[in-house]
Amino acid sequence: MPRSVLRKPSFMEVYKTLLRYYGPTGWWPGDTPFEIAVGAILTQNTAWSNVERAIENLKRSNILTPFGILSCKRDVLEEAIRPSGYFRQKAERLIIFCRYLVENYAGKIELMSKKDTVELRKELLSIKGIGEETADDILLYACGHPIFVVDAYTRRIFSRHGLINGMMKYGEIQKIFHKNVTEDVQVYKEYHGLIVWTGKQFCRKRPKCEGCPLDIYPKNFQMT
DNA sequence: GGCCAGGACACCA
DNA sequence: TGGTGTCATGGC
Repeated sequence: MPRSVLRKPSFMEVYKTLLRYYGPTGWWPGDTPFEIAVGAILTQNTAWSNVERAIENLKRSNILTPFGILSCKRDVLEEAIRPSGYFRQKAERLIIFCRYLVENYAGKIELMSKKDTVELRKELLSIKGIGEETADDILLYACGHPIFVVDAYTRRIFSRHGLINGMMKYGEIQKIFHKNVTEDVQVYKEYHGLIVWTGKQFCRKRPKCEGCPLDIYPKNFQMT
């Protein structure tokens, strides 16, 4: 473990420190781009462990495809995703997303991915139930577009170290990352994965930061 | 038994 | 434009 430094680190230094500590996370898990998109919707305000159960249920019921979700009965879908919480809302959101995918891209995320990044993001945000974070999860991890995902952990971790203001809007924070992190899909994926792992381990709402690999950097306690 | 988790949206001032 | 209530399950 390197000795602590007294100045603020750069965004790439933080990335390298986390990568050294955890190694590659390989985030986001999923056998197909569609599974990743479904996970992005199901994980809204929900622990990933609960999402895993829901995805397993969808696989077991053989409905983890756009057509599977659209053709199964509503209560079958709701029952399958129940473990991920907000199951009525999320069933609705999955159906709306699948309908969009089928009507516009023959149910193929690969076709959707070909669209221009800015255009596609605007399109995703127009879908009910898909906000900025979910849209960016889909863009980066399912479609392979260079978009940095900002989540609650990103706010907590980077405001704690004074690199951003936690009160900033989503787009403002994202712009800072785009300006300061190498524009590379693999780097964006890995960086966000590392943030999630750090957040889960050290940065819950009641922070137990002891042992966090970022402890070597100064903290802005007012922002935590 | 209470708190919290990788959000998004409707409604209101 | 910003603040607040709502949606729900599972782990600790």
